[in-house]
Amino acid sequence: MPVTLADIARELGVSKMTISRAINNHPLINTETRERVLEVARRMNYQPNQYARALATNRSYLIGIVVPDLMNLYFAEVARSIEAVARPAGFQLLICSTEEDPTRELDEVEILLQRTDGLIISSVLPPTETKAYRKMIKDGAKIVLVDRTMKNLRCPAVATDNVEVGRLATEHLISLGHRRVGHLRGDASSVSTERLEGYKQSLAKNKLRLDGSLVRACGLLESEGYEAMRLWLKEPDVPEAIFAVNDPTAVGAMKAMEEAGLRAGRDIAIVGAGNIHYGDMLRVPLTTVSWSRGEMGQQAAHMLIHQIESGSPVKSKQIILPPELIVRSSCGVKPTAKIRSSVRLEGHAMKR
Amino acid sequence: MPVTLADIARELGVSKMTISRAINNHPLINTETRERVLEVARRMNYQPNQYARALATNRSYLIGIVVPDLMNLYFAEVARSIEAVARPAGFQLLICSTEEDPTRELDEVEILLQRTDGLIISSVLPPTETKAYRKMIKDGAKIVLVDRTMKNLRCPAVATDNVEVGRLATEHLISLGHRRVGHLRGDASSVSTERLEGYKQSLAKNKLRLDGSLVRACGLLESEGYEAMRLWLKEPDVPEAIFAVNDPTAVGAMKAMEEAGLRAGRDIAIVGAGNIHYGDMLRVPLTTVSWSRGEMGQQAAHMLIHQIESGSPVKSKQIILPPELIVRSSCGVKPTAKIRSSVRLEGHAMKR
DNA sequence: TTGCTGGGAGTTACCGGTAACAAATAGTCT
DNA sequence: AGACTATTTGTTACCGGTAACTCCCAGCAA
Repeated sequence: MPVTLADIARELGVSKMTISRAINNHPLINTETRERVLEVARRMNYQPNQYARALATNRSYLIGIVVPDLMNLYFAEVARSIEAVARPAGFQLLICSTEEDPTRELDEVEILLQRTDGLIISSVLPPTETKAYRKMIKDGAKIVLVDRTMKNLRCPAVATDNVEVGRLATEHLISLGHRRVGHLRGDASSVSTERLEGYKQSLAKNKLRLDGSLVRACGLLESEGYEAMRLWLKEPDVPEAIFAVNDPTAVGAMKAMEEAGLRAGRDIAIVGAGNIHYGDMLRVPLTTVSWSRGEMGQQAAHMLIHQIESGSPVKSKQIILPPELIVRSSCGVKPTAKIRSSVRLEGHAMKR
Repeated sequence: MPVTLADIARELGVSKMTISRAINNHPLINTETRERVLEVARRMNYQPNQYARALATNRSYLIGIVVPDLMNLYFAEVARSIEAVARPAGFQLLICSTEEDPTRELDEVEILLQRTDGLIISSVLPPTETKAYRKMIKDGAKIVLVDRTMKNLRCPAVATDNVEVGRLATEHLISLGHRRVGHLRGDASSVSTERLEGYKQSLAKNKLRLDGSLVRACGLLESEGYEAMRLWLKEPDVPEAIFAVNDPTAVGAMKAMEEAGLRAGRDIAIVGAGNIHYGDMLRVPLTTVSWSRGEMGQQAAHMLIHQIESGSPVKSKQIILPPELIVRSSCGVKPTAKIRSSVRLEGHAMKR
């Protein structure tokens, strides 16, 4: 039914190859012939068959994106910035959400590798589980990790310094005078692990004892932060300040607080990470640690496209974006707090 | 490099066809042979080449999704619910964001049709611009419209009753005693047009004059709502209540109000539409009109998949989801307000 | 024994492009 | 004129699957 190269060739009385050359702007073709072909192609509304092209060239011009959660605006923003780079380069995006499920991630990746030129993955695997990816990369898979990286995996990656994220958040809470600083520590992913590490470092540096009861595991989803906090609030000795592993869990935790009649920033200080959109518009504007999601997506896209276009140089460049603290009011900031260099004060925190 | 059917065939000393049959669970194959083939395939880590399969069968098991804005959680939720249906059915998602740009939409759709089995589109075209889609559908394209439909286009669709959305929002504001009820009316899309119609109907029904200065056009993005409101606030005679065409613009407008030292729900009442995630966690919880995004995505996915699997029955079924008002506090609701049937009271609006 | 039946495997052609090489044509050089 | 070159077009084979058809052979009835 659809028009093929052969149809146009017949119409013009030339060979398929001539048409193919014209369509692809091949240098070895008469300019005049090309014009004529393109004219007819347009008239017949020719659309190249992407399957056939991909089969012949082994290039699909598709980039696969694997994110943990589409409903997390953080990843929506990363995806959008990838698209901003990929589109002009002629690539389209195949997006998958793993819902923070490692098994699902591996399944999806396996399938996506078959139909894309390369993948940008924000992995939810534990950072030590590199076996599967190691094998894929050895077999020629083009992969770039974003946001969540894996130690010991020779693979290009863009992320932030998550230990520093943990330190910035925790030290800010400590600097505000809190002594019982707790942590909603997420899961076993690299991100969670590193932020936890930063949290520990800060406690140590300030001679605060790391009390097991101060740390609670939860997932990385808002609902999980909510649930963890809801349970925590039923116990005695809830910490006076909390560093939540990311913004969605922080939001969830704040919801739980509200339901318990508590107010973030007044009764319990809380700091998130990721600087999601809407964070500054929340009931209690969320103090958070931020780095550029746009930069993240763009860099990842550039690295992947470069890798695709240039064969496979396997330069495993790792880009680390610097995090900065954004002080709003969920941390209950006092105007007298000492503000360090990587801190930005915003909106409501200014009120005195 | 990757393993092909031929490789396995050679290994086993049989023909490609036998392998193909085994892989696809073809009925005309000896069960024992199949076992043997599958065993070897697994051992060799065979992954079928999707391009080749798609070329031969003209089926890609890809569904294209075209949404106006990935950063709008509304669409993220629709996309997620589409995925929830499509995945188990063996389909993957190719997602495109048009950034509310009609030209871009047509470009993308053209390309996506070439590499997918069907499209789910939330169109940003003016509702009368049906020519392009009409042609594609005639040529066999399988398309389902979601959220934003087009009049006079024989095509399955899922949407809400947007005239009713406009009425619910506007009448609520009127019922609260406001007389100068304004409208941020979005763009020329079907959604905006119909909500505007609902707004007009409500004014008429309540014997209120439709004053041109009460209606302001803006896009559908948060940034555009912000900008429109910012300018509006510089003029005299800003309305005392505003129905914003959707939640993002309402949020943008609230930002502009805050910057001007005004507070939504106290100085200016505002109602949005769409019930985005976070709407209830905002500084001023957003009163909005809601319908099920999950239902929307699921129904659309079902209709498209049915259409794909069954050839093309072209039943242009249109599903309309009922909207309901969700009262929070951005409308400045007074506890005495009469509440009608399709209204839900939430959280802060309950305080008295 | 012959002929028929049907399950199971093989053959061939094709899906719609592209790479690599061959061929034709025109123009140039000696 | 003959050989050579450059430019443009055509031929052939192949990418990795699948549909449709053919073929083979065991089992069984006549």
